[in-house]
This record gives sequence, C-alpha cells and structure tokens, in this order.
Amino acid sequence: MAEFKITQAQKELVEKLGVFYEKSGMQPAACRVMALLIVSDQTELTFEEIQHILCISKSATSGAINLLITANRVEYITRPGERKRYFRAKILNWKVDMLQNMAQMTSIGALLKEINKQRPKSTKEFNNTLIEMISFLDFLNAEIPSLFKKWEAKK
Amino acid sequence: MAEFKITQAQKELVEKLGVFYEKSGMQPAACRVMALLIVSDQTELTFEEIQHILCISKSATSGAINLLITANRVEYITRPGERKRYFRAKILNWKVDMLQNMAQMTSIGALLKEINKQRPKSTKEFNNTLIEMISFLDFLNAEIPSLFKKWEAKK
DNA sequence: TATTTAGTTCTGCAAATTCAGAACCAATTA
DNA sequence: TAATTGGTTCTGAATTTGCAGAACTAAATA
Repeated sequence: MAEFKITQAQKELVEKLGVFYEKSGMQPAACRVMALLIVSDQTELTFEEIQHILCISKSATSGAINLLITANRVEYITRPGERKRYFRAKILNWKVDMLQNMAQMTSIGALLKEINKQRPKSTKEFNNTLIEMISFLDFLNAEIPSLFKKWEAKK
Repeated sequence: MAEFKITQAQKELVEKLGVFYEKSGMQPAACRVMALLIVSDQTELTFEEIQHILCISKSATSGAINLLITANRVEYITRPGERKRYFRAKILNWKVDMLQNMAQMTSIGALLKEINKQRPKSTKEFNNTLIEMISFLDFLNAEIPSLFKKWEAKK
C-alpha cells in the first residue's frame, strides 16, 4: 500500500485553505480534498491516498470527490494498465472560476432592478442609493473582460 | 396595533432576495429581515412590524435584528417621545460592503502565496498556474480603487 | 472460480443550526 | 402600583448536515 504522507506544515495549510473554501458553503470534507490537491507535493492523488492522508471514511471520500467533479473543480486521469484514477485540481480553470465568482457577485444586480421597479417614488434617497448600486454592478460586470485583458497586457 | 402589510409581489421579492443572502451563510430569518428592509415601501420598520410581516417569533426577530446590527448591515433610529426603534438597512454603506466582498475574494491570494512557497520545484506547470492566479489576484486588488474612480467619473 | 482492487451506496447516528414559546425585564403609562 | 410596551434571554424541539461503517458491486487478477 502506498504510504504517501504530508508534512505538519502542509496539514496546516490544508486546514486553512479548507476553511477558506468552506466559506463558499461547500461541505468540510470536500473542502479538505480540494485543499489537499492544491497543497500536496503530488498534484495527482488516488482515492486511497486522499482517504488516508485526510483520515476520512471511504464514503466521505467518494462523496467529496464526486461533488468536486460535478462542480468542475476536480478531474481525474488514468494510467495505462491501471484501474485506479488519479485525481487532480482543475486549477488551470482558474479564470473560469474567477469569472463565475464575479458573476455571482454582480448577479444581485438583476434582483435589485426588480426591486427598484416596484419601489414607491416617495423614498427618494433610498431609491437613488439602490440605483447607484445597480449602476455600479452593471459597470463592474461590463468591466470584467477588460480587467482580464489589462492584466494579460501588463504581465 | 399598526397593520402595515406588504403585497404578494413584495413577499416574493423578499424570499428571492432572502435566498440570495442565505448563500453568504447568514441564517434564514436574518436574511428575510434584511430583504424586507430593502423591499418594503417603508424603509424604516419597527420590531413588531418586522415580526408580523415575516410571521416569525419575537426571539427570532430579536436574534435576526441584533445579528444584522452586529454585522453592520442594519441600524436604527428613534423618534422623539417614542421608545420603540425604527430599523433600516444601511444601504448607504454599499460601497464598504462591496469593498469587503472584493477583499474577501482576493484574500485567498495571501494563502496561495504561502502554499506557493512550500511547493516542490518539480511540479512546474502547476506552480506556474498558481503564480498566475496570485498575480491576477494582486492585480485585481490593486485595481479596485481605480474601478470605483472610473465608475464615478463615467457617471 | 476465488480474491483483490477501486470504488459506490445505504443506513443511521451525532452534532450543529434554527427557530418557537415562555418567562423574564426595564421603561413608560394609566 | 398595576398594566402595557418593547424588547431580551432561556430552554427545548424539529430540521438539517456531515460523515462513519458496513454492505455491496464490477472489473481485474490469481
């Protein structure tokens, strides 16, 4: 049996990064798996390795991995003549992730527009603030592609 | 007793906005209160009004309001000669909220830097992707103030 | 054909969350 | 000083979540 281990320092990083991911609402075990695949020296780990390094049950491992695959955050490769799968973080996808993140952030704009439509005229200051927020969110949303471009250019 | 009500359409907006807020991890009742204070025709509501419009218990109302006050999302005013408080959403604060949101988004950069430091040299492509992410997050963070400025200018 | 490998699925418990209800309290009013 | 108002605080019950453990399966190997 493979006996791959991680250092104490790495364990701590897995926890820190795991907690960060938890803020997005994902379940703890899946967050640890995601974090491990980023922190670990080996970027491709098997089911068994993940399970034993994180000290979680098979069912938790299975559930976490499949959740991450469904969420498009993890993928796996296979090796000729081997049945087991090697899981790795899809970090090359980070731009897509980031775009989704930003889209999520600006998605409240649509809702605020609906709300703004049905507000009474009387609450003028409030409505104006709402309109400002909407305007900024629209602006931000439109600005995202150029942000990426500007960064690419500057690199 | 004041019998202020909201329309069916408003109720639906409160639910929609409430669910949106729930994604940030806040408890459902607090999310409804926050949403109500944005959707309601009256931007300032009393404890009793909030409780009865949302059909929640006193304890839930109290808990939710205090949570929101602690989170700096709600404040209250009083009126001369009245003991009761009028609660309202601190939406004038939206820029601060937005900044915090963005800061939260880019805060993973610091963690990724720590991780990058301890990665083995051997996983070159992986490390490069990590470095790209960090670079973009740094760029984004630096860019935030100018985004606001650009929006102000364009308005 | 028996065993091992690489997982998946089901059952159920333990912990955490969320809220209702009731008791409580401190000001204010009657 | 009794009652009302505007809340707060303290149980405890109902959900929900998160995962362990065990049974299961399908493919590969012995």
